[in-house]
Amino acid sequence: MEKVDRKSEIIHIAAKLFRERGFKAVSMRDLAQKLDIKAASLYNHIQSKQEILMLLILNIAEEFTSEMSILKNGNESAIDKLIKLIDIHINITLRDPDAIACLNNDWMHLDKDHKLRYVKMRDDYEENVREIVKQGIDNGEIKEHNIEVIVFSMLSTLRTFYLWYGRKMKLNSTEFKESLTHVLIKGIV
Amino acid sequence: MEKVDRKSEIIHIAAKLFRERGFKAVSMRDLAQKLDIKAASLYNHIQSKQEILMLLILNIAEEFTSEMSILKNGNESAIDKLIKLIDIHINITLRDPDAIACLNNDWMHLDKDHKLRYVKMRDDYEENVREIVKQGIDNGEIKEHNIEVIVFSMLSTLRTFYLWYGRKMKLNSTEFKESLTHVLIKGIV
DNA sequence: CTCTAGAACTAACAAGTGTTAGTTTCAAGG
DNA sequence: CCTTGAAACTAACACTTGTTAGTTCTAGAG
Repeated sequence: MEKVDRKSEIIHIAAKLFRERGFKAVSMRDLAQKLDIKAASLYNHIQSKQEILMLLILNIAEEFTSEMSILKNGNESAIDKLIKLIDIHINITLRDPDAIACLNNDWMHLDKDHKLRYVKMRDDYEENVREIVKQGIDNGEIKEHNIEVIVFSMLSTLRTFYLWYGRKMKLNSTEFKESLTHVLIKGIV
Repeated sequence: MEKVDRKSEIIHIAAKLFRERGFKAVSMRDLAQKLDIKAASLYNHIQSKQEILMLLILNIAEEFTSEMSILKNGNESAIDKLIKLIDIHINITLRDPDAIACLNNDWMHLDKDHKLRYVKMRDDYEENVREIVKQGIDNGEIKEHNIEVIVFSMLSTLRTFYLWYGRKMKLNSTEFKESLTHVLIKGIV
């Protein structure tokens, strides 16, 4: 059953620790201890501490990028695209909240090249959201507010969802999506 | 003129570095270098690295707490209280964005007692926001959505404002407040 | 039973950490 | 001119960091 290889297990537990304490505050010895092995043994499975961080962040970032490219090329209305955007964020967050936390908080500890790639993806992503909102304003679906404020408000909420779900919210994911969509969208229209 | 003492200067620069790299990734030698002195010299002014973090975070946290206690005892409508809440967050963020970043990202590195105090203040603060929203729903000012979703959406946006202002927003603070208030409040009503 | 290879181990490294002790520098006040 | 005290310095400490080298253990294949 649980035929996950050790590498995935290491990365999974690392994500949990990074989320709790931050990348820099988790040592390889801390991580090893959680797996009941010695730090040196980790290197039979991974190349470096950096590799763990890189895999955690870039995999998720690429998933967002690929979802966005589908969304972008669709021909729904702007509002429907924003609803799908909420859906994407909630689905990924519910599946992998620890990785989302790492992406939010520890991206600056990526090494130079991977940081550049990450920041590029992030900027492009935001630019695409901006385009969707702009399109919605142009064809009258969305009230003419400042675009940046709308993008900021939406993405801030979606990106920090991992901090809130499961705390005081006794909603299942469908109910939650509906409720959040109401709050975020019906406010704009 | 610039009669700021050295301690404030140290804390100010530390906040900037902590914001960029995170508390754990900034060494006392890094901090000293920015001030053109040696690490050991810092200890003529501060007690420890922890003290810097503690002052940065608890001062801001206490400011939020005290503002909230004024807000709470006022007798405006719920919506007016939420508008004031936006105002409080934006004012503090504009005055001290680096400290806000520390509070958001590095509170877990506070030592045990200060962390407890911080988390208590944070929980109380959120509970007070919840009460305001509840009050607004009870007297019909606010549509009956899930309370937690509204609180989450508002606080997520306000707390990460430091990441956005000055990036693509060419609004002055008054214009911005109005715009954000529209987006956050008019969506609820 | 033997061989192999993956995965654990021990020991050690060079570099970096926060912090302390003790010393020097130097401008302001008497 | 002398004293004082603040604020810088050098040197060192004990400890932690990520990582490597070399070794042992062990389960499965032939």
